[in-house]
Amino acid sequence: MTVPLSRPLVLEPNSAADPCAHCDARHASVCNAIPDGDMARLAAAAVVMEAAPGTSFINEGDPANYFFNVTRGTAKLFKLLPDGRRQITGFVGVGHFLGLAVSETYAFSAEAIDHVRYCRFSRTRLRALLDDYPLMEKRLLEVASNELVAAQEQMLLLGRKTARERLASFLASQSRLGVSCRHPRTRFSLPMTRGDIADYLGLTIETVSRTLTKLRSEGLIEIPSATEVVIRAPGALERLAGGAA
Amino acid sequence: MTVPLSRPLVLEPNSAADPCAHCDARHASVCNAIPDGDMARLAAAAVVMEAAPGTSFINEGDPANYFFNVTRGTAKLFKLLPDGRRQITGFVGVGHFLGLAVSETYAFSAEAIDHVRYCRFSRTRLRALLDDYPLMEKRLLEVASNELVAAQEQMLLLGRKTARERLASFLASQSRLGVSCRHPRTRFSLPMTRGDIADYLGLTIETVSRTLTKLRSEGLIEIPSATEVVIRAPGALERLAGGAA
DNA sequence: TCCCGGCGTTGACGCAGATCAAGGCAGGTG
DNA sequence: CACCTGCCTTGATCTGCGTCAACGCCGGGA
Repeated sequence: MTVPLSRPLVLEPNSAADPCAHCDARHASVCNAIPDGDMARLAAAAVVMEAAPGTSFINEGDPANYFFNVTRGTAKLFKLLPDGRRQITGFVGVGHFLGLAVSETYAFSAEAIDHVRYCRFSRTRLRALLDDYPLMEKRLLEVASNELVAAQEQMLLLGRKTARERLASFLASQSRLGVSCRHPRTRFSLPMTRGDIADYLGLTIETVSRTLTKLRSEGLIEIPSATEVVIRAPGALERLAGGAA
Repeated sequence: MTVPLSRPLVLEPNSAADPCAHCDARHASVCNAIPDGDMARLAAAAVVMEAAPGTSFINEGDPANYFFNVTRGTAKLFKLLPDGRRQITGFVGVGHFLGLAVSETYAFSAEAIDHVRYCRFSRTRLRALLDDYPLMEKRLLEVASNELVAAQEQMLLLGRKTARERLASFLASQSRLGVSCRHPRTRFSLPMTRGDIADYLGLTIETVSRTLTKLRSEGLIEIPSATEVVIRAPGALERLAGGAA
């Protein structure tokens, strides 16, 4: 769920001065499909909102009245089974769109991991916006297509990879986050907890912890702190991860 | 990956006489976004093709030059790991679109299960088509959004459900196929093998077989033949399946 | 300062589902 | 007809990961 296009699309008006969370470039905040002069119209349709860490701002099953664009921070998307088992379907960062689905209700919940800022559009206004800016619709189709590819990759991971391979895939993909700006990083921090990682990879907390420890003891990675990772053997990790991941 | 919209969108020209594979209604073959008079143009961009059972017509990694619309039969989409482990990411039937991704190469393979007919568009022509018919682009966005929702549901299944729950979810969703026309069916046939089901649900053939046998011995289903299923206790099955599935 | 609660790590043990193995059945072929 | 091959089923055994449990660390609050 985290294949960014060439450049994060941030719909929030007047945020041109904010540095991108994933790299230190300063992206234009203007949707490249919307002429600068029309930003006022966009601003009228959007409400900038914030969510504190641990707060959810989309609840599975609620009426899907809004459409979101994350402009800062990281959130987790997840689905729950009646007995509480949780599957995190993705971590979404700056530029990500949420709530595309045609359905009447949201198919997943979204919860802020760190401090999240997002831009909220009413769906009816979004519809009008899309009618006026077909380029934006085209862009959304690209985004959705990319997410679909990422989702299939994740299915391969969940259905067929071992715990070891899952962690390797996860670390490899985290190291590639925000790569529109840079090469894969060898050192990065994980904003999410071990529990989140477990629920994302279809494992338990204990298995995640154990497997990370094992990868460390084998010299593939270093773990300076619980939220920090250094990739010591990118090639080996990539090979372990299997396909693209 | 199999949430059909209200009505399968079949782009194949001149196929109005073919009954839908999922129900006995005869759908118009004309994309509802394209005026009837323009069908000639559509026909010029499309090539109708066939794939015999077991034949693959998309190969992961190949240059993504075409875009497909399935007009008859059922195909399986899958990804492979280097050592041959396979994850089927979806079964696609009449009306499904394939190859949306923006990437240069296909992210998955597609293989015909029964006799498949599909309509092939060159991507460059598709792009021109979409420019002329924004309604069609809108429709594709809806389709992609729906598939995304289905993909998230499948991640929940692969990451968090037991074998029993996976089979129940699978049977429940199969019973809902083509439901645009009818209520969930209590009896239907499975065009795919046990191996395909296993690779779709992230299990082994043996577990699929055993679990189906168990569900049968418990009176939840009947299995008149290997390719035929009767749901005897839809409510219980749905409950077992967990969420929406 | 101490206490406390959340998070992470590690160990011992158990189990769901994988693996290995054998045999049945149906359809295709000579 | 006999034979073969692919698919399915069933049984016995194995194992990767889940479960249960204990403990260490760290940050916040009084």
